[in-house]
Amino acid sequence: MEEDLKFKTFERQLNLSMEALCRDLFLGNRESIKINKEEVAVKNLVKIVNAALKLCNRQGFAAMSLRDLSKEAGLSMGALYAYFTSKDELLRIMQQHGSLVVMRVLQGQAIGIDDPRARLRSCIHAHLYLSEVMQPWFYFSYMETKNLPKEEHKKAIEAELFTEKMLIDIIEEGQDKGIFKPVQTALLGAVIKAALQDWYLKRWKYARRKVSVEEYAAFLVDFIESYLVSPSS
Amino acid sequence: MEEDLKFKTFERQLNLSMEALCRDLFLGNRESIKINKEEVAVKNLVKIVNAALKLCNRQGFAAMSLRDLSKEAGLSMGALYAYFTSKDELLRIMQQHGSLVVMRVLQGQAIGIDDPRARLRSCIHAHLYLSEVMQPWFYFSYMETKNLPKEEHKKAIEAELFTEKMLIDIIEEGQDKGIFKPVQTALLGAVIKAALQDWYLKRWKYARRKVSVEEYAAFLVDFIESYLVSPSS
DNA sequence: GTCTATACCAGGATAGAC
DNA sequence: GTCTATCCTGGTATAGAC
Repeated sequence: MEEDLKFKTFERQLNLSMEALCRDLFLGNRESIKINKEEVAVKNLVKIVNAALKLCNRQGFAAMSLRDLSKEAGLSMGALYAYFTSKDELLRIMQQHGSLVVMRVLQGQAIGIDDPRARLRSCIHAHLYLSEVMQPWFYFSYMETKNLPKEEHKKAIEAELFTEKMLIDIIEEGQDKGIFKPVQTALLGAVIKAALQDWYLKRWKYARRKVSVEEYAAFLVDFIESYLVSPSS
Repeated sequence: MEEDLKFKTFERQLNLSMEALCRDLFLGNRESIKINKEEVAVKNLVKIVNAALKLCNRQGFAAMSLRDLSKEAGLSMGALYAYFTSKDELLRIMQQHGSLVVMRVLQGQAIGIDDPRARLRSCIHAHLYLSEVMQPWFYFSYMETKNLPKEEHKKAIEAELFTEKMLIDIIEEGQDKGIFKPVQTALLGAVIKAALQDWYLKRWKYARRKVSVEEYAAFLVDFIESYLVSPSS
C-alpha cells in the first residue's frame, strides 16, 4: 500500500495562498468590482478578505461594521465600496468563492484511485488538509450559511451534501465489492462528515491539545475502517 | 442487559416544557427582571424566548432587531425592556440558563449505572434526547457562543468540554477494567461529541431523511462499540 | 405592567474632491 | 483609485401616559 499523502506535500502542491485565492476571486467577479488594474485589486482584496475573515470569525458577519472592516483592512469606506456594491455582496462573494475552490479541489483529488479503501482514505485526508489550509474560510462559510439570501443558501447546502455524497458513494462501492461490511451508509456518511467539520470548527481545541492534522486523519481512518471491516455481528 | 431508554419516556420524565424552563429562568433572574407577578412574567417570557429562538436561529442574534423581536413576541418595545436591561443581557440570560439546564440533566442521568458499556450508552442517549427536546436552545447556544462577553464565553467553552470529559472518563474506566481496547481516548471523545452535536446542528438533514433520534442513537452506539471492543490490531 | 412617542446614535451607503 | 465629508435609515434605549 502507498503512503498516505503528507500535509506539507498537499499544501505545496496546491499553493492556495491568500494571493492566489484573491486573484481568482477578482477574475471571477470583474463585473461587480470597479477596479481595473489586476495588481492593485488583488493587493487590496487580500487586505479586505483577511480583515473580513478575522473580524467575522471573531464576532460574526452581522456584527462586523464596515467601519471596523475599513480600519482593519487599512482602506477607507469609499475605497471598500469599489470592491463590492453592498455589505451583503461581500458576504456573497466570499461565500461563493470559498465553496467553488473547495469543490474544485475535492473533486480533483480522488481521480485515478480505484480501490475503495484507498479512495476513502484519500478523501478524508484531502478534506482535512484542505480545511487546514483554508480554516478561516471554512469556519466563516459554516457559520454564515444561514445568513445568505435564499438562492445562495440552497447552494451552500448542496455543497455540504456534496462531500457527504462522495463519502457515501465510496462506502457503497466498497460494499458492492465485498470489501466493506453492510452498514447504514447514509448515517455513517453523516457522522464522518461531522467529524471532518469538527476539525475546522474546533480548531482551538485541537491546537491546545497539540493534535496535528495527520494524527487526526490517521485516527479517523482507523476508527472508520475498524467499523467497515470488522467481522459482521 | 436492560432496554435502552426510549425517547418518549425520557421526554415525559423530564418535562422540560417551555413554560417550566421559563419559570426557572424567571426565578433565577429576579433581580434583573422588573416584573413581580410570577404568572405574568412566565407567560410573557415564554413568548419572548420562543420568538428570540425562532428569529436568532434563522438569522443570528446580531441580525435580530428588537423591533422584530417585539413584533414576533407580540409585546411592545417598552414591555420587552421590563424583562431585560439590554439586548446583550437577553443573550446572556438565555445562554446561561440553557447551559445550566443541560449540565443539571446530564449529570443527573448517569448516576447508579456501573458497567462502563451501559454508562456510555446511557450518556449518548441522554445527550441526544436532551438536544432533541431542547433543539432550538442547543443550536442557539452553539451558534452564539462566540458573541458572548469574555467571561461568559469561557464558561460556555467549559460546558462544551464538560460533556466531552464525561465521555472520556467512561471510556478510560472501561479500558482500566479491560472491557474496552486501548485507543486514543481524547480523540475518540472529541469525535463522539462532534457526532452528538451534529444531531442538533443539522436537524433539517435528519428530518428530511426521516431518521429518528432512536435510530441515530442506536447507530452511533453500534459504531463506537464496534471500535472499542473489536479485536486489537 | 404595558403602551406610544421620541431621543439619540451607529451603521450602510454615496458624492465629489483629489 | 482613494479619501473625506455627509446623508439618512433603522437600531437600541427611555420617558411618561395610561
